[in-house]
Amino acid sequence: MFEPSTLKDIAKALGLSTSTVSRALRDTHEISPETKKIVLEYAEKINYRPNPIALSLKERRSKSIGVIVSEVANHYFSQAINGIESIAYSRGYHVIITQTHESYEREKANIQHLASRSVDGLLVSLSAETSDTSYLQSLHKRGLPMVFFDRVADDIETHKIIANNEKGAFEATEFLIKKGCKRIAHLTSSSHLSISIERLEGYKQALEKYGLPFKQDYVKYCPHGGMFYEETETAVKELMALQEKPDAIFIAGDRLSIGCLVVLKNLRINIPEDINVTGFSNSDVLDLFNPPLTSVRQPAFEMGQIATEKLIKLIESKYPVYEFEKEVLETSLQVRDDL
Amino acid sequence: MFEPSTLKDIAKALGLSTSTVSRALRDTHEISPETKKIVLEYAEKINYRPNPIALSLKERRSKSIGVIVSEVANHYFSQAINGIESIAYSRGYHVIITQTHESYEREKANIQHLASRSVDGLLVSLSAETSDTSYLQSLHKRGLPMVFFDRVADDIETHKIIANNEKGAFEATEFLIKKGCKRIAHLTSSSHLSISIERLEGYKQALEKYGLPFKQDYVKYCPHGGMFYEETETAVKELMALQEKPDAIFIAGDRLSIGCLVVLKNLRINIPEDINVTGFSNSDVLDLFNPPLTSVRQPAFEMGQIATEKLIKLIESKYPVYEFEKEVLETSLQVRDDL
DNA sequence: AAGCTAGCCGGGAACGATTGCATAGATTTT
DNA sequence: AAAATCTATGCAATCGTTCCCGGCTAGCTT
Repeated sequence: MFEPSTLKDIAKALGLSTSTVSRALRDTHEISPETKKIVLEYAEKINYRPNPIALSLKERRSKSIGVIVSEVANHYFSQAINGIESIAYSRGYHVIITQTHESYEREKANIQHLASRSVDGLLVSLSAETSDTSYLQSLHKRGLPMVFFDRVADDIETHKIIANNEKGAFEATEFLIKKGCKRIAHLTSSSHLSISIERLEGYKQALEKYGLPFKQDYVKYCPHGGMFYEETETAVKELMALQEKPDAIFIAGDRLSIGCLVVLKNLRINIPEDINVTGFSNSDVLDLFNPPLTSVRQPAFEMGQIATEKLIKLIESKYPVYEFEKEVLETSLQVRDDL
Repeated sequence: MFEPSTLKDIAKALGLSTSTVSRALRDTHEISPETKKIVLEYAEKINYRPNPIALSLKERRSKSIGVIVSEVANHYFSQAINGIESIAYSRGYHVIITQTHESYEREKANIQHLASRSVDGLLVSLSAETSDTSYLQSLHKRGLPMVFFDRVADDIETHKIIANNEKGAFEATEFLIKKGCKRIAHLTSSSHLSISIERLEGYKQALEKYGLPFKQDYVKYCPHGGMFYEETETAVKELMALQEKPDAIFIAGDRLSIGCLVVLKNLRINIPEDINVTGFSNSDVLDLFNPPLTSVRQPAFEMGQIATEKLIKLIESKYPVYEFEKEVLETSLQVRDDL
């Protein structure tokens, strides 16, 4: 079995002490140039690599950051992860990705596990089920650096990176209004998620600006963000069973948008004849869809990058940080309209 | 800062030695029931968790496995990852996911990093660029357990989990032939990948069975598996510029299939009027596509599960394993045909 | 009553690396 | 010439855990 070489091996082979070898490799001025040369050459020869586990134990840090998302199969998150990796790797950090599948239990288990595994910090996007963040609170209070992105916890004081959900939702709703829709429904994820609240607000503002009434009946929540087909189907069916059937749906959420299109197709509800649709999505194949989907796109890659930069800054800060920022990035409305 | 409790803390608080505490927690028979009870209760009270880093150092294992895929944004891989996680977590293993983005350099860097970080084993799907696997060879010889899935290295003796690529490719090609296509092109990933070779073989067999000639001109390789739009576009343009223009394309690869559809749309080549298409894909939204794509679907989730089970068996085996299996799972052809 | 065993527990080394302190010899300062 | 400084190296503690080894106290046997 696979026995990597250690400082001790080098020391024994060269007749030196481990401390001398360690210092020689770290290029301290205390070691004579000749000794350094001998050590470096031998280390090179046997391909010595310091044991990161021993280092973690000693230094109480692991040069790795944990990422918590609901699913990597979500376009928004996979793009954000690419952004996270691009920064992390350039700064010498490992990235450990975990998925919650929108479950509070899995989120908690994953995060506890990451924390005990001594990640140096956390990049968190909450699961749809999560409303109690007290376990995160306690980790945060104990000094574990964390940065939220996309789905943030309002009661935890740290950096937060989000998209301009209100404006994105406003534009998507406005688009439907300008197409002549009068009864616009809103299909969204679980009600306590920050993104749901903000997108609902944008939706309301658009209605108000154009003098359309807001109706609670038109807002349908999917507590698991469309993880289950039935959840989405039920919501759509309920909307379509209303007395005043909606003539449009604005959907908040990547998975939900795609899921809703599938449901509509299966229910043989045609777009745009029977209903109009816009939604949040970062899919890069929306152009292939029929019916087309006008979508709000978030700068996922950049959000991942910024979140990682801020997290690393927190981790490497010598003094505790008490000033936190909430960075808001602009979304873009991508109009797709078959004429 | 965040100081988790240790064995020493418990020992000091209870007036015992660390060894006694350690044994009490691990429920050794040497410790009296009363002492055990006291220790367990106190440990529970202060929420003691053994430090996994210290354990890793001592036990020379980390209870974590490394996964190497080209991209998590690929439907096949994200499903396989879900399968991997489902098994790994139930067996108490961590999963560390890394992406190669089809680059040999990134693959090598990631794997070296994982190995030095003491993952207990590796689940590998090679990048499109990789043809030299000697660095993997050497890790394997040094005893690092690894299992390949999907894109395997033929010259490394270990477990391999693949789909029946030949049969899948055969069926997809046969489907085109039965639709009446005579000049079927084949768009595939880089030529040295195992999946490319097998899918090409299935394609050839279908042609042969139905008495169609095989033409090298009809086979186009994308060395980066369609990572870059231009690569795919060039290949499609070359095919369409042939004197005997193909009347169908069979595409090997998830990303490539989607990419090719985008290219065809942009080039205003219509399906099925101008050309017919089938491809490998695990996307779950193909039903929303227009034009429709008849696709070969791989049992990605199961492949991930099986690979992980086999890897854990290798890791936990007390004796070196010399008998390796190649498990082949069946694909399914999902016909989508607008009449 | 002396010896034996079993039960229970503590001491200390080990895993691999870093680092403050000690030390020996060489060199410079006063 | 004695003292101070500097150079190059080694010793040992540390991080948190496990485990080998040995010690002590009962209780039991003969």
